[in-house]
Formats: sequence, C-alpha cells, structure tokens
Amino acid sequence: MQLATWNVNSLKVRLGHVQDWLRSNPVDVLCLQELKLTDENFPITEIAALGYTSHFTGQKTYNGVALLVNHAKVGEAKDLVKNLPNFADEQQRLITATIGGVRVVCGYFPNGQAVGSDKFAYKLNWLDALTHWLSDEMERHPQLALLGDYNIAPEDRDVHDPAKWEGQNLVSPQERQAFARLQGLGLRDTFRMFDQPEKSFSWWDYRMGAFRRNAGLRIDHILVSSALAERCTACDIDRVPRTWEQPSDHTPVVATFKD
DNA sequence: ATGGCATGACAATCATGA
Repeated sequence: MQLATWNVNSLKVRLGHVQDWLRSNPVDVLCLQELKLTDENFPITEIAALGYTSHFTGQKTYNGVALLVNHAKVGEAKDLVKNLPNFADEQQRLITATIGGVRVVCGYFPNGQAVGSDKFAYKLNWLDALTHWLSDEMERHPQLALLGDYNIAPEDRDVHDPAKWEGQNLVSPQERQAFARLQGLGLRDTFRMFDQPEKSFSWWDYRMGAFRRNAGLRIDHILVSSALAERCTACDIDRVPRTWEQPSDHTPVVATFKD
C-alpha cells in the first residue's frame, strides 16, 4: 500500500500535473491540499478517468483538501469526516476516511503567517484541537496515518538555513512543540524512519531561484501510528514535479507499507 | 532591503502563502 500527500497550490492549475503524476505513480491514496476551488468545480470526472474516487471539501479561493482513492486497489472509502468535529471553522483544512483498513487523515495545517500574529494563534489553536481529536481517533483506529502540509519544519535539518530561519514562523519553538505533541500520541515521522539524503525538502519558495539553490523546507509529512509504522518500508520525497513547467511550490511525499 | 513569485478575485490592485 502506498499513501501520498501533495499540496498542489490550485487543483485547477495543477490538474495536468496530478494526472501525469498519478499515471506514473499509481498510489493507493493521494491526499491533496490547497485545492483553491469550490466543490462544484472539483474535477471529479477527470480524476475518475484515472481510476480514482474523489472525496473533498473545498471553498472559494483558499484552502480545500481531497482524498483520491484508487478503488480497484483498496475499495471505497468509509466513515468520511470533514474538518475537526471539535473545532468550529469556516476554513476547509481536514478530511478523513477509512481506506483499505487505514484511517487516513489529510490536513492542510494553517500557515501562521508570523509568530505572535492572530493567524499564528489560530494555527496553535487548530493544532491543539487536531491533537485532542486525534488522541480519540487513534483509540478507535490503531492503524492511522496523518498526511499533509503541516507548515512546520520539525528540526533544523529540515531547514536549508537554520540560522536565518531561527524562531520564525514554520520553525518556531511553539510550532515544534505542537509537532512533538503529535509525536507524543505515538505518531512517527515515516521520513525519518529511513536513511535520507541531507538537505531533503518538500517546499521551495517560488522566488529567488529557491528550488535551483535547494533553499527549501521540509514541511509536508506522513506521520503514522505505531501499528502502521511496523508496516512501513519506505518514505520518499519526489522532487520531479517541482521541475515541471508551472509547478506547485510543494512536491509529493510518498510512504510505502507492507500488506 | 519585508522585496522577490504565484494564485484567485476582480477588473487596478490586493489577500495570502511559507
């Protein structure tokens, strides 16, 4: 089984990339973030033509998340939940379903903008609600994966220039503590379960030739419960779509599991 | 140097991203 996550920064603009990527990477589930479109504009037909069933919750202009399910491989998604039941929110940032026996949680975590801002407080509150809800969810679903754009670089080795970024949004101690609380639930960062190249990142700014200079951050993650971690055989970042014409600023992350 | 790109909403710039 393969689970993947990709912040596409507009599914309308990136539909061709998603189609091309899925044809070469027929994963069982692809979690998408930043759809930036309303539900009536979701390309259900185009995704279905690839053999994937779409489950999504979108909104105008911002946010929006989706689960694309390879139904021939893993069947239909069950017990679909949109957003956090314990957190009233207009912003569409979370979608969850049981797929192939795994509770798959797809999240677009708040950006935070700047430490100390209102948006930063919202980010920490959202993370707190997520952690509490997950604690309960993991009791009901021992096999659970939390995939998405966390907007947190958990360690300095996940940052191209830690000195320049020290204390800033995406790397601040408060955000890293929130990430650690998720780990405290028993969730493991699959990427760090295996040997990885140094300076592995999942996002690069569009500006300043950041990708060319590999000036990036690792902020897209696949965390899994201990029962699922036992089955995990690989986790890799696929940099290839970031080299394509008019790319998303994020690139896919893929985790592989034994049956 | 708070810029640079990119996207969407909207019709010239502006909000947001990370």
